[in-house]
Amino acid sequence: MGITKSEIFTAEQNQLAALAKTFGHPARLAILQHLFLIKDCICGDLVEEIGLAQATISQHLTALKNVGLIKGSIAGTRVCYCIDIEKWTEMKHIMNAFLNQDVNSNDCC
Amino acid sequence: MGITKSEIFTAEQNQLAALAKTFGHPARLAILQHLFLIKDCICGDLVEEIGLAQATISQHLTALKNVGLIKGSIAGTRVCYCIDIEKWTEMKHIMNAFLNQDVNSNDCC
DNA sequence: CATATTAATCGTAATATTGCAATATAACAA
DNA sequence: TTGTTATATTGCAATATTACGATTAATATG
Repeated sequence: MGITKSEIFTAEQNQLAALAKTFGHPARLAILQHLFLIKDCICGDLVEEIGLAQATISQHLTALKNVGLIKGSIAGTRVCYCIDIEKWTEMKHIMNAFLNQDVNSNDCC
Repeated sequence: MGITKSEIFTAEQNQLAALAKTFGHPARLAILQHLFLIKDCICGDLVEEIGLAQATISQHLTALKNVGLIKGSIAGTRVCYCIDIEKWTEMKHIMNAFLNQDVNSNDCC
């Protein structure tokens, strides 16, 4: 069907899945990495930086905005995006809680 | 198109995206969490544990196997799955390198 | 004003994902 | 062998995602 049965999972599982899904595309990783690299906001130079069409980049930016990891502000004809550090930190806590659940687990197969 | 232009991204970006994508479905998170919780391998009880059809669970297990996070061994009529701790640790390093790239970044928008 | 620039949105095509019923396969039990 | 159980695979339908050209809306600049 292509539709996830979210209702049978916990809110935490759905939230983590949504975050992970956002990281599940190399273009979005590239956007985030570029934002961290320049330590500033991007105002437009993303399309040439990453080799995708403007409409596609815009879509990926929307996906990142939807989970709250980036925020934007209008600067004339351009729109500037930057990481929302607060949300990024919050996301890290969620991810780490999941990644560090492996204490004392068995490798039994 | 639905097809990701992997060739324009680095191997690292594609690898991380593939891992994150695997975490991008609550059923797969639930499977992993269950595996950690029981600290053993699962031999069949997953279908009732998670509320999805057997064929669907099997598909999700295959996805987890494909990125190497779980491994299975045949035990009679059943197949036992457990976390591949070595691969899990490897994955954690990759994820952490990405998550911790935020040192000294600016919140400028 | 007219025209350029920038980014979002729309429409569309191609492909991927999710989910399940049905079927296949494999191992055991009687 | 026959039947039972457990898991994988196949085939299919519904929906999601990715990508891009075209268009639109907003702001600059001449």
